[in-house]
This record gives sequence, C-alpha cells and structure tokens, in this order.
Amino acid sequence: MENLADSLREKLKDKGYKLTPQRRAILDAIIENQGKHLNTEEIYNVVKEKCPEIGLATVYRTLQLLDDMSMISRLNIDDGCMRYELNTDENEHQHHHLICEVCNDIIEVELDLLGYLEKEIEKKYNFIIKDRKVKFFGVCSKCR
Amino acid sequence: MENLADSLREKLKDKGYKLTPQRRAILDAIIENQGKHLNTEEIYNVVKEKCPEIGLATVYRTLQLLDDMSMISRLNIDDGCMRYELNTDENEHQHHHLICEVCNDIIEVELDLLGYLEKEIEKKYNFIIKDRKVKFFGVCSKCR
DNA sequence: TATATACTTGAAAAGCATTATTATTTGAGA
DNA sequence: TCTCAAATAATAATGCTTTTCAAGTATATA
Repeated sequence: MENLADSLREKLKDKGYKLTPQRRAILDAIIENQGKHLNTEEIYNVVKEKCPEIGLATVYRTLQLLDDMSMISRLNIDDGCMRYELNTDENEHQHHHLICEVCNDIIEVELDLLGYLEKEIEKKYNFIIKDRKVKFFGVCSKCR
Repeated sequence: MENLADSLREKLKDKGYKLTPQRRAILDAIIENQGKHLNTEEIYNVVKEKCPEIGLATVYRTLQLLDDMSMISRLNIDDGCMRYELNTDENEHQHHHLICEVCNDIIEVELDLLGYLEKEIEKKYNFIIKDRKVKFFGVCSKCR
C-alpha cells in the first residue's frame, strides 16, 4: 500500500501544503487503520507512538485539512465525537454504514441501490442531490 | 390540534411523569413548531415567552425524556447542535430528510423505497436492521 | 549565503453544546 | 392540608473542538 501513501503525499504538496513529519504521521496512521473509523483522540494516540511530541490541536487541524481536500471523510455516529475514514478510489463511490448497537462496530456497505429513490426525490421535490449520508442501526452478524 | 397535545400529556402521565408547567410549555412549543426541526436553544427561546423563568437545563432534560419516550426524535444535521421533530402517527413510519446547502432548510421526504436495499443488506451482511437515518444534501427547489 | 516571508506547530486558553450537582420548590396522592 | 418523591433553576463541570499566540521551520528572493 506504499502507492497510496505516496499519492496522498503528492496530493498535499500539489496543493501547496508542506509535508511535515506530523502530517506524514497522521496520514500514515489513517492509512494503517483503514476501515477502523478512528476518532480524533484515537488517531492522536496512534500518531503519538511515532511522533510523541505532537499536539492534539495539530491532529484536529490536519484532519480538517485532509477533509477539506477530500482525502478523508467525516463520519458522525452520534457518539459524541467525529470519526474519519480514508477516501480511496475504491470507496470514492457512495457507501453506507451499518452500526451495531451491541458491539458498536461500523461496517461499510458497498451496495448502493439508491438510484431509483434519488431519481424519485429529485423529480417529486425538485431537489438537486449532491451528497447523501445513510446509516443503518441494528445488530451485526457477530452479535445476533 | 388539541387532541395531539392532550394525547401527549396523557402519555406522560401514564408513564408516571408529572405534567409540570415547564413540560407542558415545551410540548406546546414543539407542537406549534411542527416541521421546523428546532434545536434546543430555539425551543428554549420559544418556551421562554410563555414560561420566562425556565432554565435551559430543564429544556435539555425534558427533550431527553420525550426522546426516551419516543414522543420526539433527534435529528443531527452536523451543524453543531441537536434538532428535534415531533413523532406523530403520520410520520411514525420512516421518513428521510433533504437538507438544502444554500438556505439550510430541512425538507421531510415521505418516499421510503428502502425496502429492497434493506432486504439485500440483511441478507448479504447478516445484519438485523432496526433503524435507519437517511439524509440527502443538495439544493432545494427555492434555491436552484 | 543571508534574509525576508509565509507556513506550521505545541501549549494553553477559549468556545460551545450538553450534562451533572445541589439546594430549593412543587405536584399529586394520602 | 400534609408529606415526600419528583422536578426545577442556577450554576458548575464536562468533553470535544477551535482559536490564539509565541516560537520554530521551510521556502523564495536578493
């Protein structure tokens, strides 16, 4: 997965941002924990292993920057903090989330199947849909 | 809409909660502003007109109570605060939300059309779906 | 190479929505 | 009316996030 890290670093530099050790460490932490939907504090703790002197504010700042650049996405599970996930080419397309109310695991769903609903909404409500957030709450296969 | 207020008051008393003037005022405020998706601060300001001595903490407490009793539902638009909507018999069934990125208006969508997607998810992921939150972001008819 | 300029950072303070605490008040049944 | 658990107002505390600011670092320019 070396190419992913490289391409993200390139993306940063292309936009005129400096690739500091802190930003590099935060990017690495997110890449290494892909699929885990870590929150800011958790990312901070991972990053501190390689970069012990980093400040929490830098993590918040960098996550905001990466979100603005669409390199990561926010995910709000209503658990009191913001979680993040990597935007890869594969999950660039819409995907939904299953949230297990028992173990709090977050599962990504590749199935989309919202096309018809969206077309109906755009027609009936004359509303231009640009983004969607779809979350299902319930019990996952491990907890049933 | 007198019956709605009455039935909600009954519901409170049936569960052993006292019908205080504060709770009555908060219920009335939510009923009178049905469809507006007010946040806690906004509800507080409406309630203060009829009940000026009320404290903000009481509003938070009561909204939590009403949510626990499924008389209202939380709606998180990621705008930094929690919003609420009344659970009437009509909207008891699932409904989604359109959020206009221009005027920030929130439109309720009666169309459901999620049945097939949910069945596929339950089958493919062995996940029992108990609730869902679906939000579409874009531009509403008034702003296009 | 020296220097000006803009960008980053860590630490600490501030912001903001929400929750907990506590002393006081109140609703509703005996 | 009296009693007492429940509810309240005021305020402090909490937790996540953003801002401030002084200091450090990198990049461009002369």
